[in-house]
Amino acid sequence: MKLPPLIQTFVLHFGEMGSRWGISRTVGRIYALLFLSPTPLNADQITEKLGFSRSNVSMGLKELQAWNLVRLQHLPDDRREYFSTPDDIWAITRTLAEERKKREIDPTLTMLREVLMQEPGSDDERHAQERMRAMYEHIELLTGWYDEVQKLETERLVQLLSLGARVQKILEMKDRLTVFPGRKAGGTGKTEKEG
Amino acid sequence: MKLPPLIQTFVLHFGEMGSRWGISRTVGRIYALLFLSPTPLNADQITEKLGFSRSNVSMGLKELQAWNLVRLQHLPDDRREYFSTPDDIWAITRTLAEERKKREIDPTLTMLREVLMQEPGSDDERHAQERMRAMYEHIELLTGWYDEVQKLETERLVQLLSLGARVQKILEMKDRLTVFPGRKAGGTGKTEKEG
DNA sequence: TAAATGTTTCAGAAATTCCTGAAACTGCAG
DNA sequence: CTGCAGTTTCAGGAATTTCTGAAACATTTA
Repeated sequence: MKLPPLIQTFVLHFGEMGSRWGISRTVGRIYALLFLSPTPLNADQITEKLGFSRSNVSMGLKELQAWNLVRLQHLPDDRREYFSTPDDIWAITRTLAEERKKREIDPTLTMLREVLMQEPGSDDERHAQERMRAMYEHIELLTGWYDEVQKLETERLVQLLSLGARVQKILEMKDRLTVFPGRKAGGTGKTEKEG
Repeated sequence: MKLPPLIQTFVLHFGEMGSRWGISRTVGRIYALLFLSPTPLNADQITEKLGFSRSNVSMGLKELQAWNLVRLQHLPDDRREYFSTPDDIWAITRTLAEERKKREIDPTLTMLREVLMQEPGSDDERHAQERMRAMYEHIELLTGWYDEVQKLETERLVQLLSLGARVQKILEMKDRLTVFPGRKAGGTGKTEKEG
């Protein structure tokens, strides 16, 4: 593996972090290489640059495709497949979030739904179910919000993120002013200040 | 391992998912068991219920402590250590987010800072650095927002999440009304409508 | 001090995951 | 059809991670 030092550092780091991100070392390195590459690369070029076996690269690319993290394209007069990552880093983040949710959260929601249907057979089970229900509702709240945010245009999303702590001010404002006609102010009913 | 079926399903699931969440099967199961347990448990009780070796349980508990995911307490007239998970599921989420950020993101930010300091030695490296800078700034924006949100009281956070899609309306409103005195409306300068 | 009780460490076994090379497969051109 | 360029599969070896049992360590009680 001979790469310019700057690029090598990045590629190796992605390889090492891979395991913490739910991908293998190979896949991490391939992704990193593609992310930095100014042009799309084919499997042989990746093999050459990273020094993995050809089949390993093939499998890695397959996995990256399953994650929707790489784009496959063909160049004119060349039968080989070329891979690249999207330029738009927001698109990448959205994909990543979506796929991680699919792998790390959805299965748990499914399991919880099933378990919550069953009849508890003891006090311990009854208590366990209460805990599970709390977890289920909590995750639903989080993912529901996530779904909404995922729908926002990137520009709005940047705006939201740039807002940072000022979010709180806006929330307070909403509390007091009851901004939206057609929707009850309702909320928790607590109108007294607390902070 | 003999547990009531409901509880067993949950515990096994957490064990299986563990690998996707960056913990081991043992650690996942221990956590799940503690999460559902109505009372704190000591290491021997966990060993007994899960059928792991005593030392494995000990290591698992150590790791959960490193993650700040369990609370250690002593019962009167009992020298053994008892473990439990916090009742407040929001506190759990905050801890989890904090620890995952520490493990999955911070090291990458550090690496990027270092690599961005270096002088590119070729056009490829120059291009790579541009990509890395984009990534760095993107992550900074996300984590900056995260830091702010992490500071919010739980009640505000719930409010924010319950807002869902209506976030967009608030953002639009802010755009038009220039709500905050003492802060320039500024922003992108784009005042024309686009959507 | 010794005994009792509880916790941690750690070398190696067991299990899992990752990676390779060889072979099989695919589609195309002559 | 045959030959070729490219891709995929897969059995098994390599590397890594997880788990165990035994021993070491720590703290309290007598």
